Amino acid sequence: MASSERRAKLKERLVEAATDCIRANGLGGLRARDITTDAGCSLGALYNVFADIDDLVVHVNSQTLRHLRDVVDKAGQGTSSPSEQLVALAIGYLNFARSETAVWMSLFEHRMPAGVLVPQWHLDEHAALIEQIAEPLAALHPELEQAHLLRRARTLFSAVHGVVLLGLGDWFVGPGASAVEDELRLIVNAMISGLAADSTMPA
Amino acid sequence: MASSERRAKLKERLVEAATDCIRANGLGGLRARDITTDAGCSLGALYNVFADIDDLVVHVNSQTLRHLRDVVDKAGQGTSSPSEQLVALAIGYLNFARSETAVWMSLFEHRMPAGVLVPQWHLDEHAALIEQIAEPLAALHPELEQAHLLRRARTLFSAVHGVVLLGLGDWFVGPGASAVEDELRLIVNAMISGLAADSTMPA
DNA sequence: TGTACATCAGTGAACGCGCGTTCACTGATGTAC
DNA sequence: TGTACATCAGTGAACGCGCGTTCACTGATGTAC
Repeated sequence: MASSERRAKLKERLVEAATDCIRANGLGGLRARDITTDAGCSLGALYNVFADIDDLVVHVNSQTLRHLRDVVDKAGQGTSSPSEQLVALAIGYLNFARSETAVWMSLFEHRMPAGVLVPQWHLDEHAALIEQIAEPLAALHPELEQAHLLRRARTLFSAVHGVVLLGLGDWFVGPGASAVEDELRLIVNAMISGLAADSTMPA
Repeated sequence: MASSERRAKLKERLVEAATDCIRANGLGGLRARDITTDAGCSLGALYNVFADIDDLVVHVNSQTLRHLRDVVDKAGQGTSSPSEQLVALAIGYLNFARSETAVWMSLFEHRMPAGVLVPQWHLDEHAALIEQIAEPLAALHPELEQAHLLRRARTLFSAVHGVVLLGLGDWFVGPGASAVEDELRLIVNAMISGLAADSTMPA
């Protein structure tokens, strides 16, 4: 096996192992030793392939984001209208968050060490998720110009994210997760009708 | 000065110092030594008053939550309709998050060590925030029964929280914080009209 | 008021552990002849 | 094909540091007589 090929395989194994560790103990419980044990390589090998743990986590999050886009995309297929599709995307997002909670939270919990920037290619992956939402939104509201459209897509995503985040967490007593789907339907539908409004619309 | 009084003063100073430390370095950068230096007492004194750092953080978060409720409450005063009031509460929430970002994030970032529960009195303080939102919501939709009302208030809060959270963070490229107010007005107004709907309303 | 004693808040050096990262070394693989 | 050598991925013990928590001690304050 060529050396670069071995290296690529190891990289993949490390990302997979790190994902498993986050799944098991959360991002805060991620340890270099656990990862390399899981991946079946030595501790030092990690540093032949990644600059440090944060570099590895960015790669994990990148894969998670690809996975998330897939799941959300699939959830939106087979719907018969853009508004149904938007609801389906939100439910798909919820399901992903439910089934991969720790890995999903890592997307939002991880911070680069002070002074180090998140690489641009990873930021672009965030943007790609928003564009997935912007598409059906554009079908519903063709009158929106691109900048407005993206802002609205971000807002819609943010609101859905908030409901999923606090719906799964332990912040609230009471009904909890059981009714989250209904709440999502509600806000997505409410926002679809409200989204075309001028942003300075009065109360 | 009576001993219990001194103790209470020290407790207060420690909470204040811990708040300042979180303000400066975030919850993740909180160190026992920094806190006690800031509070002007010895390292050991912290453990005479609090069980451990997590106990102290719960008290910091509790104070933050009281402060937050005050700010949000004030923001809602002087409005002339419940829907205006709800928008004002959301903007108040945004302003609090903006001016006290690190301390505000600590409310959501902090996790108890495995197996230790958040004390009930602190969970009740979460609930009090939701009730603040439920009040104008009830005025708008008196037909909602209590359980539904609280659920809707939670959903509204969650959505607003999501927009504020991702609007302030570095997740999105693009316009960022500048337009967050407008986005908040939009979703609050959209949700007010949608909230009375039956939760199983189809797309 | 003065003295002896008890209490206990407050101290901070030291403990202990966890963990990211390094680096001198090993041994498998590839190359030259 | 066989031999000597070079390369470099891979190793894991050791380093170094940070930091929460403890605990034997100190000294200020309060109490009894």
